[in-house]
Amino acid sequence: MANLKKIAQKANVSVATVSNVLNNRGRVGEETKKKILRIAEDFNYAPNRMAKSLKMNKSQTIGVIVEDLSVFNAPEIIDGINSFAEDHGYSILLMNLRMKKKTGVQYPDTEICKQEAAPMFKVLLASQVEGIIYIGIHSRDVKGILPDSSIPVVYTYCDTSNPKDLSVNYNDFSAAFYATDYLIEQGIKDIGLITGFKNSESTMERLKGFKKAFKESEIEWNPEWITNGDWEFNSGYHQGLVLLQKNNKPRAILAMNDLMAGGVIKAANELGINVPGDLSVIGFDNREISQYLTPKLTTMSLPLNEIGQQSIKLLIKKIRGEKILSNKIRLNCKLVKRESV
Amino acid sequence: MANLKKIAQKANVSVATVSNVLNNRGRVGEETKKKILRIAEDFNYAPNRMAKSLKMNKSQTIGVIVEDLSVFNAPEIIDGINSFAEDHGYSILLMNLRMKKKTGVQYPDTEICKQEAAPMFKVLLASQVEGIIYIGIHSRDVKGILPDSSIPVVYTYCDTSNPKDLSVNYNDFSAAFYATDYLIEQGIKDIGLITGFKNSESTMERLKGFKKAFKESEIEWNPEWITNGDWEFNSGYHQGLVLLQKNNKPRAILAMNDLMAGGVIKAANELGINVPGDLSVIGFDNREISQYLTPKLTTMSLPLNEIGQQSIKLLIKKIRGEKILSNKIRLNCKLVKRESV
DNA sequence: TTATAAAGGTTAAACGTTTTATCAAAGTGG
DNA sequence: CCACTTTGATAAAACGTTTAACCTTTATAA
Repeated sequence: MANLKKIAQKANVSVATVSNVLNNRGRVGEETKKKILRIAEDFNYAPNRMAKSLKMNKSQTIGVIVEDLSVFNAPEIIDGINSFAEDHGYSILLMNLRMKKKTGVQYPDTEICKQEAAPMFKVLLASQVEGIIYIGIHSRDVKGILPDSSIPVVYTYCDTSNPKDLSVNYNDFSAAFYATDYLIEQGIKDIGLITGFKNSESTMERLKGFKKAFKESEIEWNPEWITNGDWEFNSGYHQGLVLLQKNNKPRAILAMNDLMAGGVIKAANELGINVPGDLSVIGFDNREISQYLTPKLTTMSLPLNEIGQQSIKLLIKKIRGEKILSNKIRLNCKLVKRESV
Repeated sequence: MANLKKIAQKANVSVATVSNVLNNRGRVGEETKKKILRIAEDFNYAPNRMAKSLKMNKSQTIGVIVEDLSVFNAPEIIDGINSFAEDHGYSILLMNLRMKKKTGVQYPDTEICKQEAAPMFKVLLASQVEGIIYIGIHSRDVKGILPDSSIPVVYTYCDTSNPKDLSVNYNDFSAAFYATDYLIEQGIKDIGLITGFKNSESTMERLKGFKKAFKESEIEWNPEWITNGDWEFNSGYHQGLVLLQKNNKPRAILAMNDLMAGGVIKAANELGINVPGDLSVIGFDNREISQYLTPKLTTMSLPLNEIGQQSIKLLIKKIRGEKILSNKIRLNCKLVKRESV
């Protein structure tokens, strides 16, 4: 590999001059400039980032720790991070915790993530990353999951109860509010709800949003139509069966994710209930499956890519010491209207 | 951040000694060793990778260029790469081409990938990566997509007609062969086929496998039942409709991906044809959707994780100059039997 | 006793950059 | 003709490591 020294020798000039030309600073004559640039081109020179980083004490690298890379939402977030990073000259050092495969547990608690993340954190430190983004794929309180240090951290796609932590996520509350409100706007008041895990932050926030929509419209929600799922297809199916076999059954069901919404549609099909004729269904996530259901699912899409972009934007601000208006960024979801309402 | 110098000062010892202790080489007394280790621990010392790399001329980093990170198969491959890398002390520098978003084209040709990949390649060179994995998510000939250089490259999830290139992919031919053969084994001889793009390598190879299975069983395949799709759900639906409305219709349909298989099932549902009672359906990819169809789809699962692992395994071998038995690794797919056959 | 080896260190150069201080030569104004 | 500025360049230190070469001191062998 070519380096400054070789170019300097070839050009009969000092290393400093070559460095100056290649970073166009300092005062260098036009002649020499041309010559050096040509030689660098010939040698296909690429500056040694290690040396540069060492000297400048800046690695132009940010570390990304993701709890589970192969879960549907993580790649799109990373994509967002990546595109912004690229535009700003940063590279991404990727660490995958692989929680699901490692622990066998689908929703590991904070403590176990903490243990697994520690060594990765150390690697990132050693790599002199200028900042870290932690992507927790199951929204929950990750307060202090990474050890305190002078290096800035942004928590993404998860919550943190420590107000000093920087975090970026979507807004569960408003998403559920708007989904419910949309149904009410269509003149549907008999709305059932299938939640996710009862103790998940997402579930609780969305439940609040759901109820808020009713309050705003000054109508009552029926507690009998609120039922608990576990985020899986089958729970949607079973709860759907339960809800739709009641004497007074809802005219619409809001499921807290697309999988469960799919289950509801399956249940409706089996019971001979027409969607959207007799029953409207709304999902959450805008996951791939939603566009292949029959009817195609109307669903709340999460701003995954934007979450990624905002995360790194926030991180870079922090790195540069710029003023940060709010530690906690919550982005809005968007309803994608398809055929199930 | 702590460094060798600080530790050395604190311990009243030379930098060299600290280095020796921390990498346990050289001759150092037990006393000093303990002391240095304790201080390093106290300081939460992490060796500066930049400096180390610079000196050792080894970055312990490998670059991964992926054509589209947010496509269903890429994350799992990267997951595989990552897990192997971690176990062997390598880190992953991730570059995302984002072909779809950038070019608007879903299946960009080699030339355009080449253009987009060039700057990333340069960044990776500058980062002193020891090797590169190029993940092309649409299997095709990527010969020479990255510029020639002394740094080893493995092409993953794509083909290359240059026999000198290292590549890892799954085996389209045998996958299609076994899927077809499985159907034949079940006593079904009237098998329809919905292909992907006609000019794709995958399509051609799988078509060969399909025909081979018939030859081996010494039965005839019906050319009328072979029809072209475009990998999308709708094409499966439409071709399904066509096939299933013929006077002599097939008893089984093999679709070259799960999306199209989903379309076939939808078509069957509409025509009142029972799956698997009257029609068996097999898909390809074992994508998420396959487990949520009704009936659940029997499909060929791609060894994505293993592809990732084998890629980096091969790359590391190449980096270390070890003997490489075959430049071209083709892994077998596995039939996951569910309810549609 | 003396030569040799082993144990336990240290010194200093090197990796490829950046950057400050310095310098020579040429140009400019009075 | 002198003082001063400008232009174009260089030398050398520094970033945090590794490592070969060297240097003491003490133990061992002859």
